[in-house]
Amino acid sequence: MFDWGDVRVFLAVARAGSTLQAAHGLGINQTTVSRRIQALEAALGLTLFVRRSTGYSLTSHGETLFESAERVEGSVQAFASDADRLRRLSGGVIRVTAPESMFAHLLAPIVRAYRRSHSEVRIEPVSSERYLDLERGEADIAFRSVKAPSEERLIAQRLPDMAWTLYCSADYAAEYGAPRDPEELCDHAVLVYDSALEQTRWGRWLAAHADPDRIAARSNSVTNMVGLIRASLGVGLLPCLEGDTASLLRCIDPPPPDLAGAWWLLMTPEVHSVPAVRRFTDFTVAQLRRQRRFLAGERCALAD
Amino acid sequence: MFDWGDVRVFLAVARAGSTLQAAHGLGINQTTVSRRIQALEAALGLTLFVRRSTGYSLTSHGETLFESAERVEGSVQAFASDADRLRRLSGGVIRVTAPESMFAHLLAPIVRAYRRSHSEVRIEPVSSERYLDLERGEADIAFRSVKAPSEERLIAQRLPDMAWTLYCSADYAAEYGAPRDPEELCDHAVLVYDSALEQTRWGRWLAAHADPDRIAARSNSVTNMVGLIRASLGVGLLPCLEGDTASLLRCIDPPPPDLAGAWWLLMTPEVHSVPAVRRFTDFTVAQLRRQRRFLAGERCALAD
DNA sequence: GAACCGTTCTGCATGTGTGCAGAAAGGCGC
DNA sequence: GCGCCTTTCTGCACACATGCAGAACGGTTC
Repeated sequence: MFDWGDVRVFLAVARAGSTLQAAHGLGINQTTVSRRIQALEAALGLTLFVRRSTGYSLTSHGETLFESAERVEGSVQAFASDADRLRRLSGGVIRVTAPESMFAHLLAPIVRAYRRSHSEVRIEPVSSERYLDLERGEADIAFRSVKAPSEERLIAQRLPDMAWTLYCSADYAAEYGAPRDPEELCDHAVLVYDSALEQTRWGRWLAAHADPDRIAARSNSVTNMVGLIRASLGVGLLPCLEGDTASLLRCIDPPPPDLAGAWWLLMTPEVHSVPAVRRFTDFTVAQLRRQRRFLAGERCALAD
Repeated sequence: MFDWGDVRVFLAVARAGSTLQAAHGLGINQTTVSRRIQALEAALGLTLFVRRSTGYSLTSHGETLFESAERVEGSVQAFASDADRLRRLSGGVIRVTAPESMFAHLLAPIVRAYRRSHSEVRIEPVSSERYLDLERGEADIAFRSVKAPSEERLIAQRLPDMAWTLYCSADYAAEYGAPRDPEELCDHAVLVYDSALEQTRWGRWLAAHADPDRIAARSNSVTNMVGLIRASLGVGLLPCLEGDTASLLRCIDPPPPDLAGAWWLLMTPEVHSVPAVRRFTDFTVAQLRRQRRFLAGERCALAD
């Protein structure tokens, strides 16, 4: 069997076009590069490069093997990045990604509480608009309202459901009153979700209860919906986490159980197996269950 | 960056359970194994094994990295097997897979003719009931009647369509006569395909022309169909390649154009780029076009 | 408890792989 | 044509990784 490290040298030479440049890139001597290519060719029984005094260029055989070699490189890089993450995690640094507001209002206090008893860990929120790739190590654990379809290898732990209910602004309530149960909704200007959110249970709930002629505006995100409601354009559905912290008025309280929104704690099996991570997530999940105000269930009501 | 070859040592120790056994397996010294594990651990900043005087066993970190390491190994093996195939192909050995009868009656004469002018190449038929995996190098080029759905990376070259027509045995024709055009089929005992073949154009053609009450038997393969027809159970559809070489009677001749069956020559891009392979396939395709007797088209008829 | 087996670790000699310096060759611009 | 640059290749010295032999340790068996 050839030396696996020679694949790295092969790629460096193929990319640089000369053993000298490749040697610079690899931080080793040109002679060594030349000899390791020689060794690889001998081991494979193939000529990979044509040697000119202007540099090395791939033969058709080398060309053909280049892609395979890149796949080797990719798997090695994945191995290295797994190791990096492992070292970081066991050093107590956990990178968490979650929707902005969820982190600000729900997770931040829990993280603070956790650090009081576990000063050795450091939780790093990595917020990003797009979904970070847990497999690629862009974050370690993720709080999300969907189990990402393609990332089936992830371990998903279901969290207590989020409560959703109808909200309006104080101004709107003063002028038109607030709908106090779903049947009254058809007498109000209603704000609905479009695109992907339209297909969810909240979209269907609105379709069932609202008057289609009284749709005042459409939103493609929860954040936008907060803005629309605050602008008194009508009543709309929000997670209580969003509505309450935005100082909006709960119209229907306690929130209807059939509007409860599931969400998950996601991580790769590798991360799941790290004790420090498990301790943090166990603590977090336990604390989350106590956040009655934002979570679906009988004790969710503001009056409580 | 750590030495890529150390991943191999890591796997060997993890599997063997001791540096000594791993060293035996790798054909190197135990001391070397021990020191390379040391070096890998130092480079990664992680402890991968717990050392006992009874052997090495994986730590949880080592356990976690094991799968990543196996992926590295897999990609290296793929690289090595690509190289092996390349060496073999450029040495003039091409492994061909095709349905048994197609090889025997159609390809074998072409291969013989090719070898007369190219004695340096050796064509090895690898016949197997199951579809060989071209990606994994089980064969180099494949003649198939389907473009395998999952193997989208393969290069597919469409070959001249195979002619299909209705066949019966001589005995059957003597007793009941042979249907001479599709409309007469409903007066005959008919043999049909089931399972996957039922959904093809041949299944639909039979459904359109045959009397469902006169189905004498069902076959799940072309080979079985030959047997049923030879046993005089009725008339059935076959590729002319099969029917003619089995000495059965073409009922409808020339074969109906709408029954023409497509098939393909498949190979990976890597194999496609090897000149020796290209020369062989170019020759083969050119020769195939001259096999009018078995191929769809105006000059297919036996009378020709 | 003694002998045995398999294991890891240490110290030392060696040999292979590495780096350095210099020669040779080809391309490019003046 | 000349000089300059970049490249590869060769010869040599050295160092580091490898292999060997032996000590130490723990578990198993009789």
